[in-house]
Amino acid sequence: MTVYLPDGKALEVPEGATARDVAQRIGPGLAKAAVGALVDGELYDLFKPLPPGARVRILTEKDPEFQTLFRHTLAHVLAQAVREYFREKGYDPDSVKLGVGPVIEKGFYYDIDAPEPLSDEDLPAIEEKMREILRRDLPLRRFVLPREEALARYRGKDPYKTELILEIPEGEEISFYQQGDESFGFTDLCRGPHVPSTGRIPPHFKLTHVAGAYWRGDERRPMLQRVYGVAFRTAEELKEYLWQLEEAKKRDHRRLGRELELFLIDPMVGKGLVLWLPKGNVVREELMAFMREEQVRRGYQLVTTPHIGSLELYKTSGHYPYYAESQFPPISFKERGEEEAYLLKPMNCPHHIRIYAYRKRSYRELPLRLAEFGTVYRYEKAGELLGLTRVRGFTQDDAHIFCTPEQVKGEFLGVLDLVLKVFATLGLKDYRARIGVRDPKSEKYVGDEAKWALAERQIEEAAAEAGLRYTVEEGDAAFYGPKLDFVVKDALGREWQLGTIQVDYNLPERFGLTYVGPDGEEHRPVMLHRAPFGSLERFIGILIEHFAGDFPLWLAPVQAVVVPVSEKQADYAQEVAHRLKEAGLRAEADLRNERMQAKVRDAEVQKIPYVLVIGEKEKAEGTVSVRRRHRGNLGGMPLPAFLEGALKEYRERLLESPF
RNA sequence: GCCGGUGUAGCUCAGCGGUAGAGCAACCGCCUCGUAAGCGGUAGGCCGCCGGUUCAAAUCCGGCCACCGGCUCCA
Repeated sequence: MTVYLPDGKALEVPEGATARDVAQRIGPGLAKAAVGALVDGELYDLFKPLPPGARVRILTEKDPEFQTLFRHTLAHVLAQAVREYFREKGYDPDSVKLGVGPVIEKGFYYDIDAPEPLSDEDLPAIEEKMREILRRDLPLRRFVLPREEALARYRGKDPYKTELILEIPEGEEISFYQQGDESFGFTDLCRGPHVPSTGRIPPHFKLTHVAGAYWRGDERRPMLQRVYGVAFRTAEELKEYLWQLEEAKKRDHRRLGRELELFLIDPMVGKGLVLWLPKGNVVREELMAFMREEQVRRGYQLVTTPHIGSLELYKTSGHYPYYAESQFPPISFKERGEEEAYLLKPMNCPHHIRIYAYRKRSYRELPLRLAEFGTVYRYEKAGELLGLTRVRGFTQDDAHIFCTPEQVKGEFLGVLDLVLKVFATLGLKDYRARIGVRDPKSEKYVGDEAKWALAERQIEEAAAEAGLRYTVEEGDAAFYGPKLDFVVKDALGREWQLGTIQVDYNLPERFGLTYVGPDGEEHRPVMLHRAPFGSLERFIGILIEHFAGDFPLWLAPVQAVVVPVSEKQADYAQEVAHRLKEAGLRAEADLRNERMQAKVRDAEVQKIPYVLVIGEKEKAEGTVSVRRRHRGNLGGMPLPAFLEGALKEYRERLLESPF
């Protein structure tokens, strides 16, 4: 058969030839350096037979793909090491059963059913075993078995591997990778690809932690021990990663929330319930004011609705009992002999729908946009709660747009524009858009096929028109309609959904909403749910990490601190602070009995944007010496000049100082 | 909810069978100071909670609670 090299050159090789054979034909030097190959753009190792006519590019340790190869092999090395670890503890190696061991973003993991639980304390010993396996330089080989033989290998020994084999589609190869021999090595069901031998793996890896993980992510199935590791090509990269991890921890909003006194989650109040401290509340209020302005400008009408609603309301909407699992249980008065029951509201939409429905609507009123900062309550599982990003009570910058089917796309575009404005104002660039469509295999969706298809198409068109980079993910739709979510990562790399836009053909149906069209007939409106921030709590959590606590002036809880050089300027410092406050800035004078250096430092640590230093010179001249956070002394200027610049920065919500 | 880990002063942490410690913060005093920590002093603890083992428990064991890392789910 013929294969083609990157330069277009054709190479004649025997049937079943591998990338190793091709490398050898090109030259012995390359054959030695080769670790894998890109075959028609797909990552191959040196073992897997090439398809005829393949375009082959040999990879060496210099290629970035090398990382994927050795991370994968490291997962196998980890499994082998764990097995040897338990054998030395006197267990039968077969008592260590294996789930899956894939490559992940910075490394790898392996899911292991171990005879006794692993803890972080076991990791150094396992890691040492792994290094030993690298030093043994065990060569890998790949082989294929017929289904029956493959099953026979694991029958009665490893239910996980057996299950995996049974799920490999008929006609697909069932391949194994073996490192070392059967007695002094390790063999695993695996589709590959892998490095040629364990000695080729750079020793720059580290086992990071153990965590429980349900087999196949299903909580009804057994829990395995997942051992996570990170791995890089060079010691520098590993060091850099570990350093970044430390830095990321400093950005953690839970830590900054405490250090900057932004919010509190008090177990006595209840887990997952946020207490906003005065400083954090400033951020909240500023964000709400910003959103209110933008919404009013865009034709939204503001409404206010209660925190609870009758159970009947949610039965009509279908939220109850559909989402009963994640709701606080109904508030009932049965013991008082009253039948009525209420639900802490898990969503605002039913309330808004009743506002729409309270009188007859004309097509001339549409699109009708009802907005509210609505606080909702959801009973998230205890283990799910996390700082501000996963809570049990949170405020959505919610709105519901009622429109005609023809208006859907235009409204969708309008919301996209608003979301992008929010992101641009805050300098959030690292986000992705995710369009959630139905999982064709699932039955959980309401509404008819044709409407779903229409909505899904409209969303994609609008996203494309807005120039968004997006991915389409099956099964990510809400039960009542498809949606577009904006997703960002927190400091530790976990992904969170922020803004969301969802099309809903279901609720208007359930509540029997109508409008009178130009034809005088009644028609059914379409509804859009949308929340640009998503939840204020989560959004602020992400913002804290995004800015590492260095909020732009308009969000900073304290915008300026006036620091007198000595007590002699205390009166002038107070006067300056007073004038800043008069002008609408959040400013204070720091009159503590401390040296000014200490006050400057405290202001930096508190991430206050401006420090105005006042000495004899400034007092005499009516000026202030301006110091910008992280930048240092900007020099003196007349107080009005500072006020003008700072107010511009504040009112225009600038990200950078104009000075 | 499940698996693993961790709970000591407001914060960060040491102590790990024998009378509870440090730094920072707080408070008081001295210093009156020019852009990231001046000096001295004082006060502060049901060592998460409940039970057990022991002559003796912050320390060992068990249960509970909270938090952390994951898994799962997510309107």
